Amino acid sequence: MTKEDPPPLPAFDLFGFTPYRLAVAAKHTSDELARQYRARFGISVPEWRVLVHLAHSGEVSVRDIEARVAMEKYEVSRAAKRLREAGLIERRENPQDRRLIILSLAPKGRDMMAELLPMAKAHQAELEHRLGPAFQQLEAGLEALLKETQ
Amino acid sequence: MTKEDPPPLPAFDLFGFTPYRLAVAAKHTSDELARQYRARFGISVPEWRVLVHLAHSGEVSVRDIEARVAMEKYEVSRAAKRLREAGLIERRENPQDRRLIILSLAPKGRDMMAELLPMAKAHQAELEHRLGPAFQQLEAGLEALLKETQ
DNA sequence: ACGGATTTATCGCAATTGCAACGAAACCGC
DNA sequence: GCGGTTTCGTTGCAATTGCGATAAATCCGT
Repeated sequence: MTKEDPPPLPAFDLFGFTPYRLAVAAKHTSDELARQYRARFGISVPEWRVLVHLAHSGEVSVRDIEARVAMEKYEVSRAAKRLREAGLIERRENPQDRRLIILSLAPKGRDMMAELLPMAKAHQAELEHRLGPAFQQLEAGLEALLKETQ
Repeated sequence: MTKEDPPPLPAFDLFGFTPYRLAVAAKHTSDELARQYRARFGISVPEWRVLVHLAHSGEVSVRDIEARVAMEKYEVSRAAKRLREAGLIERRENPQDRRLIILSLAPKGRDMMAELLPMAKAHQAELEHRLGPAFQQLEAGLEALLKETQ
């Protein structure tokens, strides 16, 4: 009597699994940008996010960034440390609440962002163009997905 | 005479930047799953991907997985090492080409996948349900985006 | 069938990440 | 206004990641 074959596993196609598809699409899209920013400006993705938020919001604390940029506070803290060492941002204490720090763009960081932000806008425009009508669909899907999290 | 203000930076909204939105959506979606898999089975995302591919394709080499699962070969190699140490997969040499290795599910890994794959299917079904009509839009958008890469 | 080029998988090392713990400051109920 | 609690930012440590280098095996042109 021969040994029984095990029951077959359920069929499952990784390529149809939405979390996988999202991860691959996001990695591809991000890596493409990350390479550009690294080559041109020497900054990483977390650093880029902090800079963009500072460019948009002026003076903010680590907590503010954490709350609005989908980063953990230690990521913000370490990104800010590197950016400070690179002379791109400045840091001082908030005199009203000395637990808080006030981060802001240094002139050097401001100059960098003056060059970087138009590049980012161009990239966005090109992506919209490349995807054509699928872009609106992607955005609608992302909107629904992101709304669940706030 | 006062110092001139610097020219204002272009307005740029991070929340409307598609690569950022994709990254946040992917992280949120993946982390949710990763926590479950880690808590229930003690495996990480790279390990999960290797297991799924083995469950789907039977006996494969590192190269096969690398080519089809959007992982670098060293990620596959290290995930396979951990899975072997956990007794979930088996590894032997390919006698036709001794550079290649043959990875396959061990009985223990097979049992795990018999439990895990239905959970993944249920998760997918729930995601489709939660997103409603936006799900089809998301998929159409991802399809266009992923097609660019192959 | 020989020798350089290529492919395959792994690993050393440095950088990054994630978690938990920490110290300092502010808050709050009494 | 005192003392426990909470918030804020940083950091130590361990695990993971990414790059480049490596060893072993095969391929391929001659």
